[in-house]
Amino acid sequence: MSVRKQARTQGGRPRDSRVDEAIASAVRELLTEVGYTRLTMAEVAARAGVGKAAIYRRHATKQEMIFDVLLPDKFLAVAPDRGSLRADLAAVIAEIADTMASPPGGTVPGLLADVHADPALRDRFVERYLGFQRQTLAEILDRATARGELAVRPDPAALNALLVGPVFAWLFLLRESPEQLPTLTSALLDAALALTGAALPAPSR
Amino acid sequence: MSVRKQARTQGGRPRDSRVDEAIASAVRELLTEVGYTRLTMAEVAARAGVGKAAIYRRHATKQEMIFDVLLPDKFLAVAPDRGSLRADLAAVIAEIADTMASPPGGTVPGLLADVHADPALRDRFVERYLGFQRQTLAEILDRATARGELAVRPDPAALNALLVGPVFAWLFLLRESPEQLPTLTSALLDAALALTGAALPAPSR
Amino acid sequence: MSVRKQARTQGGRPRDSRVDEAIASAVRELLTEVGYTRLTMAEVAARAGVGKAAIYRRHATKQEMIFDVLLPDKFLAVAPDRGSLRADLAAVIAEIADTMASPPGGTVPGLLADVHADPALRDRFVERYLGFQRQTLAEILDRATARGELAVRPDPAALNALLVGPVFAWLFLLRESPEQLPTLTSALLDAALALTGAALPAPSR
Amino acid sequence: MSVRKQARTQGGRPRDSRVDEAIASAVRELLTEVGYTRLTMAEVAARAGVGKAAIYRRHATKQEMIFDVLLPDKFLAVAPDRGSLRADLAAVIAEIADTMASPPGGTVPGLLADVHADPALRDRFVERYLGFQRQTLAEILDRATARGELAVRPDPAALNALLVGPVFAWLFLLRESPEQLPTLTSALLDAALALTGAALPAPSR
DNA sequence: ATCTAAGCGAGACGGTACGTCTTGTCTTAGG
DNA sequence: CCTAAGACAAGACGTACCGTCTCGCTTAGAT
Repeated sequence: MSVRKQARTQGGRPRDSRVDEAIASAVRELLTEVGYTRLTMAEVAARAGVGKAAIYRRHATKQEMIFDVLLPDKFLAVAPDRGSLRADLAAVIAEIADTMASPPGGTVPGLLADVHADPALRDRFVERYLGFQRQTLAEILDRATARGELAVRPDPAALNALLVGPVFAWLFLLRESPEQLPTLTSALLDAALALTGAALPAPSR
Repeated sequence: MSVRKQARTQGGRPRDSRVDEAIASAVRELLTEVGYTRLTMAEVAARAGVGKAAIYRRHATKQEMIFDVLLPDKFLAVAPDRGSLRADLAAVIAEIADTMASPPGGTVPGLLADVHADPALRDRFVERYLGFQRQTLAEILDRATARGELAVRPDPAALNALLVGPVFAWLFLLRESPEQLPTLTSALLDAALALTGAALPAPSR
Repeated sequence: MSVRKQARTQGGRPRDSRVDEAIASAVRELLTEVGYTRLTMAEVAARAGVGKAAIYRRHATKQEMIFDVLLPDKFLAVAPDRGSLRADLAAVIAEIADTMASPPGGTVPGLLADVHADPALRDRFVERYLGFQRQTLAEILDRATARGELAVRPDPAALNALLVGPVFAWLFLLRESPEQLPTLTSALLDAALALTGAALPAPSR
Repeated sequence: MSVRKQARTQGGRPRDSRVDEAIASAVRELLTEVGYTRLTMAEVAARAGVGKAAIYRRHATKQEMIFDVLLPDKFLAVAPDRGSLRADLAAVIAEIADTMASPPGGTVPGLLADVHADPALRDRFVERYLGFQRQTLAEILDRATARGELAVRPDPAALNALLVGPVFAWLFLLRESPEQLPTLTSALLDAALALTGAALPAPSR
């Protein structure tokens, strides 16, 4: 998935998948050790035991390299029916929170800044991250509608912002502890459900 | 506020305030024209008709310069009582949204990334942005408590994340239009109030 | 002659002589088109419709490849007795001049620089160029001695330098026109004969 | 003389001449230690204790840098009358021989190859080396004519080639010892004078 | 009316990363 | 074992930018 220029059909020596892995490992190590800004291509190459050309054959720029390495290929690819809108949304929030909290240090903010600076990276981001997220939320809303759980169908983008935004803010604006994310996401879930006009968990109060 | 190193006592030629203005204007122009990443100090100096030394006499780094230029000194400094929790929160959300939507292009994400990379900038950010925000929210919650509007007093950090996060996500993650922010913030207000356990405008109760 | 590593005995597919020709042609074309320095192995391979391995199977380095392609195998190999010292020397000068003037552009200076940088190429150069030249000159001097044409037997190396040097200088230091080489070589012949103490065609004696 | 882009008129920090010297020294050291081909800009900068930008501010390319450092500014600039054609030519040959024999290793061949590859360098070479040489020879021939030493006025270019060529060939084609250059140049002088149709040193024979 | 300390524009400085390029070797699949 | 295609490790190149420093000059307030 992270291949930039696929070999036409055949011919020539094939890409060595161990190189891909070595690059990915080196990137992850260096992000942890020195952070997003101080990571250099020369050091990635040296750490991976690989030439710089091998990296640039796979990734057009340093930013795309980090993006490709960090974004899991299967991000939100499946959204199995968990039986209720609340359970479906809880699963989505959990995966979003996990994806954001996992990368080391200032990686996510750094990447986001680069997404805004580089149109190519933006396209990649829309295609591989936003698209899946949007699609998954749409499916969940469809299912909730079918179940009759929704009084009103909320704007998907607003729901998306409501779910993903507070998690991002908690981690990267307020710099609060990731350990307490579950507390946040639980409150978040209540707020989101309130928005849907769905039955509030009033009985429990 | 943006002065880095104040003249000890006196003596010597005083700072020329037209230089400050020229720098600020040049920064704003260049952020609009080329974006956060491609803005260079040499170009700021040239555009402002100023030497680089004059810039560094005022701002320690490029990041602090942009931060100083963009962040209004009076951000959230006052939070007058608007009579109800809803009105108070609405005012806060509006100011947050305005602060985020105003700077050109990818400035906010770029700045956020640098805040995560540079401890000095982080301190500045906490002191000049987060602190005011936190304090304002605390005041608002105090007033609401005094008014008896709060069934439960929510965690201030969680409330903060809930308010600021979706706005950030709307603008910088989903890259949705700033024109439709009011729609988002209105829904956001409902969600936040739901969290406070305040009376919802829901007919279902 | 240009084969680097001869197939041990036999077995396997034999070398394809059309590959040799294609490489030689591509090298000559590219030397003309882009010059010695900008000629790359990848481009030679592409132009020849050949893999890089096929080139390296025949020539150890880029420099040896060019050397092998350009230096005629039979350079100065024969020096038939032309009847007089003057005629013999004239023939040698002519061949030297031809060898130097034929290759395109800056090939000869480029090759000379590499001869000084690479010991292996230097050996090749001594063996295939200098040696033949030295040996030929020695034969010519022997014959002239036998004919009684020499008042003094000049140092072979000095004579060599006197013959080859001005031609090289004319072409590659002064960058004068190759068309006027005959004028130079004719004067050169007189100067060389003067050195040998042979009878000058001077009416002044 | 080696300045690439002269400061317009005034303003700004002036070039530091110690940087020029440090670069020149580093280049000379490295040419001796590792040779023309293996000299790298990064190592020159490191050795000189200088940033790469400081080098490129003065010299457009690596080749120009070496050329600028090695070619003495005053090369053949003066050709004082030494009383006779023979003495004048002897002085010229000596200076040419010295200029060629001084630089380390394969520097001269390397530089010559680059002169043929790079038009900008070629112009520099013509202007700063060939031009002076040509002009000096013309002056010497003028003086000899005035003295009545010349039976025929030889082609300046041919004379130039005859003088400089054998020295070059001795050193860089035949790779003979520089110690024995005086023997060569003495014979060369005789040959050159023979060419001029001047009175040969016949009396001494 | 000087003196003096600091500001000013301009631009050179050391350092460092980027992304490109080339060389000579190695690895496929196929003849 | 040869072939074409092309990936591989290594490392130099020239560019760009940052934040500091140096030049000659200007501008005030203190003497």
